[in-house]
Amino acid sequence: MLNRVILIGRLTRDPELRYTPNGIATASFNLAVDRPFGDKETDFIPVVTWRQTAEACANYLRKGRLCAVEGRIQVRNYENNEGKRVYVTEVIADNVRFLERGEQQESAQIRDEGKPIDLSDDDLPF
Amino acid sequence: MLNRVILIGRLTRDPELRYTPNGIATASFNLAVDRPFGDKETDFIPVVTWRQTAEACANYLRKGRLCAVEGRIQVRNYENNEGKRVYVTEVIADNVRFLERGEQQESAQIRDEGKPIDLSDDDLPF
Amino acid sequence: MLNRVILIGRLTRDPELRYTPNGIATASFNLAVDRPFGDKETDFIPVVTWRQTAEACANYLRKGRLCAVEGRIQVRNYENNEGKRVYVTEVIADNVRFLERGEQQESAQIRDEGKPIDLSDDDLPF
Amino acid sequence: MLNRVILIGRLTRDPELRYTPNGIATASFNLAVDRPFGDKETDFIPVVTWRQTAEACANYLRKGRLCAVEGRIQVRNYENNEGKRVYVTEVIADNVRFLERGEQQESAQIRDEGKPIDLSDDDLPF
DNA sequence: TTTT
DNA sequence: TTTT
Repeated sequence: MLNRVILIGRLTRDPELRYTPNGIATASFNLAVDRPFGDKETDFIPVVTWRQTAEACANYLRKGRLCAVEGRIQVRNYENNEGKRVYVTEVIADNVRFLERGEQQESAQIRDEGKPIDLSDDDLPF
Repeated sequence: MLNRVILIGRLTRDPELRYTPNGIATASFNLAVDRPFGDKETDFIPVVTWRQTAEACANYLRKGRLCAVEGRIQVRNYENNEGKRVYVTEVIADNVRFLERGEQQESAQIRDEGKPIDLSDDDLPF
Repeated sequence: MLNRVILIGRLTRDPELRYTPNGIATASFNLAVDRPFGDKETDFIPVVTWRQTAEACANYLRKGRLCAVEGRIQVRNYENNEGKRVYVTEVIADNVRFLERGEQQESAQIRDEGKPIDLSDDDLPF
Repeated sequence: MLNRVILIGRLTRDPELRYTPNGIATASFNLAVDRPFGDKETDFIPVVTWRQTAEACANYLRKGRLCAVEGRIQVRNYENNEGKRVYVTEVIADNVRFLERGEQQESAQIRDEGKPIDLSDDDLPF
């Protein structure tokens, strides 16, 4: 009924930009988010974005860069090649804010207002 | 640096209450959270609570009951018996609100203010 | 850059539904939100919704009903009739979930995806 | 029942640090938060912190600095010297993250785990 | 002016 | 393996 996530962290690598067969952009990256304690632990959280948000992430985010992500938790599952069901949890982000600029840019507006894409499995770029 | 999740959903089963060897309570359950679209999809999100929050969940929550959960995303990983690294994503909840009462209760105060527990692997009840 | 609020509380009165001169619906109500402590204090927080969300609130919410609200804090100000500047803080909600049903309904989908309305002062219904 | 706010914005001035008669630190500042649209509007949102969080804010935050704030909305009211009831809405922050460092510091841990302070009116520093 |  |  309600599913909201807000993260601030740093990218562990450059974002990966791909396109579905229908030409829809999607960008994926992992965020390193330090736990709020003195124990120096870090969670590495997979983030997925779509459309203009994806393209803006690919353009402006780089490994090590700090950003804020707003979205929802999504849990998908599939059968792997050994016939076992695998669960994948990702944050589907509809809003990403760049908190450090590279050379020139200041945080552009990138908010994904779009409806979810009904992808058949072959559409999926991963 | 910041990691905040808020969910509202229904329990898919009764919570499971366990205790670490040191006597610390922990309760686990899955929340069914409908996606915010007409596509009738649902995410099943694992939630873990500790201490009094765990005991209150075990006492007051049941399969099908609606609740709100506030916490953070945690990603842990371990090597399974085939030597493969498995990633487990859970919401560690520090605040749970019961949105439907059973017979008598009204939503008690259950907020986990505690510092994280430094468990060695053998302490873990799962 | 980022402004997100999530509230769960009860309406102190029935929502007030109004229309701008251009026919855009807006609903307002106050949420009573108990503080998360034993001190029995309550915050009364003004909530404003627009368009279909406004109409759904007017249809389904009533005084005393529990709901969840997702939105952003907005601070507007105006000069009162004594020439003093008055600040008004409201939560502009883009997502409202009905957590108790009245007679028949189950929580319909009501999410305001719309762009902000550029109202001149005379458009404002209050 | 649930009241959660997350903001990212810039300080409009240096924080103001004060102490209650009992020696409890409190820091106040306004955050400028741009609206998430092309309309170039900004909300100026008052933030209040307590204890170590207050002292860390006073030490590390300055006018113009970017930060993230996690807390809850509080609405208090008082009678002004003309006998009118005035409503004041503030975000009581329990977690502040410094997103830009000044000279030396990196974002220290500043989380207010404390119970609310039961202040009599004369304790209040404003 | 406030709700259960 | 999933809830209303």
